[in-house]
Amino acid sequence: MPEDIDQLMLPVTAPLSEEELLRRCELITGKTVAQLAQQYNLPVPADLRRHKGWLGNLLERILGADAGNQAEPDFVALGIELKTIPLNSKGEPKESTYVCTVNPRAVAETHWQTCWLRRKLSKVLWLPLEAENSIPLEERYIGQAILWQPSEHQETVLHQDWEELMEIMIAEGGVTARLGRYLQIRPKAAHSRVTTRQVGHDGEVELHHPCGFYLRTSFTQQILSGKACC
DNA sequence: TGATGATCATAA
DNA sequence: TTATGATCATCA
Repeated sequence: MPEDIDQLMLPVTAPLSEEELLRRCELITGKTVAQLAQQYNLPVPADLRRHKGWLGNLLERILGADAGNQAEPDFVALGIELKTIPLNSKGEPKESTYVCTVNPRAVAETHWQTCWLRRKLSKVLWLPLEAENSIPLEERYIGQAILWQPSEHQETVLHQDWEELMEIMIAEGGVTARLGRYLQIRPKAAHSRVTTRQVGHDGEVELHHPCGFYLRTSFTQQILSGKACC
């Protein structure tokens, strides 16, 4: 995160209720990135190429996410996770959405009911953003936030995807991004040379490329369209 | 064009 | 080093 964002003079206080959080979202809905940045006297990067997390971090600060740590959702008291979602010119999700890291060591002992992925997705505040590359970053608009919880069907599918992916992780030690209906596992690292090592019980050393869970665009689009909400 | 695999920046 | 925030870039 750029130092600039650290120096923000803002309502650093976390929202105390969902209503308060949504009210804060309304305040920024329909504004441009430049307006937000100007409001807090921040420079806007020319592009996100080398500042991929800039906007996400800025919005966290503006909305009062008491993040910074890993073991809790962005809004700890409310149990809500904040995710920005980039939209293309058609208003559809442009990219898949990163959820969390896959921990290969814990795969075998983790259960769906308790896994971090499920907790993170139990309640999410989606914040759509214009992300068409032809639009200068400064001129992109903030969309209407959606507070979402998975429907029964959505959770069922996520659960099934998760079980399937875990099974293959255990059996083969890795998976392809092609698996999963809503959920997929893809590389997630600074670069492809990054490996983590672990030693098996019989002394073999395995190298892994760090991976993360992602939500497919078809799934996030379903959320945005408001279809299976509530 | 969309999806897969790769990559960027920052913090603790 | 590994987590967070994601988007980039290439290939089919």
